[in-house]
Amino acid sequence: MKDVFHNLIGSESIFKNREVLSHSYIPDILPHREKQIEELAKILAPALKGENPSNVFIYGKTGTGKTAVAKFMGKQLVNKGEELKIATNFVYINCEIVDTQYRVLQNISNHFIRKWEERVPFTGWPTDEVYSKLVETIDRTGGVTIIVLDEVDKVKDDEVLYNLSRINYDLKKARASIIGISNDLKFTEFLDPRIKSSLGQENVVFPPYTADELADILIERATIALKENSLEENVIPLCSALAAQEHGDARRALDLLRVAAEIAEREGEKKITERHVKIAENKIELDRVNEIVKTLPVQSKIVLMSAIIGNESYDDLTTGDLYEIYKDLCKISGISALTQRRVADLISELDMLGIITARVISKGRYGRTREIEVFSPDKIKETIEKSGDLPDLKDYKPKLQSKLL
DNA sequence: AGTCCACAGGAAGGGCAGGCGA
DNA sequence: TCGCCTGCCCTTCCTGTGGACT
Repeated sequence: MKDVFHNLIGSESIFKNREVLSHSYIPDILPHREKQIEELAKILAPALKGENPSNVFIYGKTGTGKTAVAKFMGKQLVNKGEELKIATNFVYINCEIVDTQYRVLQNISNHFIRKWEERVPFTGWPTDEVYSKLVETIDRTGGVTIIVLDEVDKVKDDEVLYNLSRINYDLKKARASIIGISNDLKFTEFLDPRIKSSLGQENVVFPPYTADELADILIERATIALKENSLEENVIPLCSALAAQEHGDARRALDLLRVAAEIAEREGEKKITERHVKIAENKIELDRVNEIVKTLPVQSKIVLMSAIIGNESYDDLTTGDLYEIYKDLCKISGISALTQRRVADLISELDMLGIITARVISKGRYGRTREIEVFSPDKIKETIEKSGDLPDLKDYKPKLQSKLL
């Protein structure tokens, strides 16, 4: 039998250390975040002297280095603690995954619980008991504890933020500081004023990176991640320019470089070129869209399919036209149709996800509506068809409704 | 200037599922 | 196990709206 892996393992890799370009990697140097690191250090330093540290609220858009800096600070603090022989702990919770009061408290508690002790179960304890256990374990550990709540706006119950932000009042010996991270700049506006004042004692803002700053970050990482001479001159400027267009998103810049490198490697080339970056850009966008489409509920898939079919049949697809097609598709699929009001909302949701554009336009006498257009319809169609949620629609042709046709 | 279209989109409330405490 | 609460999805009803047409 043919050795199918031969070519893939045999070819020389472009990577020295692939991990360095992944999201989870925390580098030793964080370029262009010196100011934020210094600010955070000033805020957290009192903890090492046995004083109550302030709670901090960090905000900035995705890929501005918030999480990386927070984790970096944790690492630094633990090192410093060891040096000064002060117990220091760092707990990181991603509130997108751990999003209820109980689970947040449970996760932090279990971080401190000793091997032979009973862990706080997934469910079953009264919430206040979990909180008491948490206070007890932090106090027993002593020293300084930094609790990072990443994506803190995803927490379903504000009460946990209130409790945690005031935990120093309940601690007898130990000290704790809460770092809340959010990319929703308006998050604090809607917070209970009690939480706002205790959680946001200090605010640190992470501005988006500029293209030049992104280039520095990429150079830093590429030096560790990739072999020498594996980059064509224009690759890093292109990656950083594309990511800067987005909103200075370092994560996107790293993704572009990583995927471009993977493509180049698969093609058996020794150098990453601009062409690889362009392919990477398309691939990332398509993967994102496919991922979203796959996880859409059936009704949204039918709406999306209606939009695609509508785009093929109408020059300017309006909400009304789409709804007619949608009703047909529901009938064919044997699914009960939603009202036009609800479908209008589903259209808005798809618009917000960036899969379609729905622009409000006025056709004067012929009313006000939205003009709907689908991005990369062929690929989306393929994804929906593969999902098997809808029957075969090859023979379906919409009855054209629009008065303006 | 007024009319009128085809919706947009807000408000209110029903139905249902899941979580939670007793 | 039961009742209550909450959040989500959805419907119904409604008012508002931009601009072509009269």
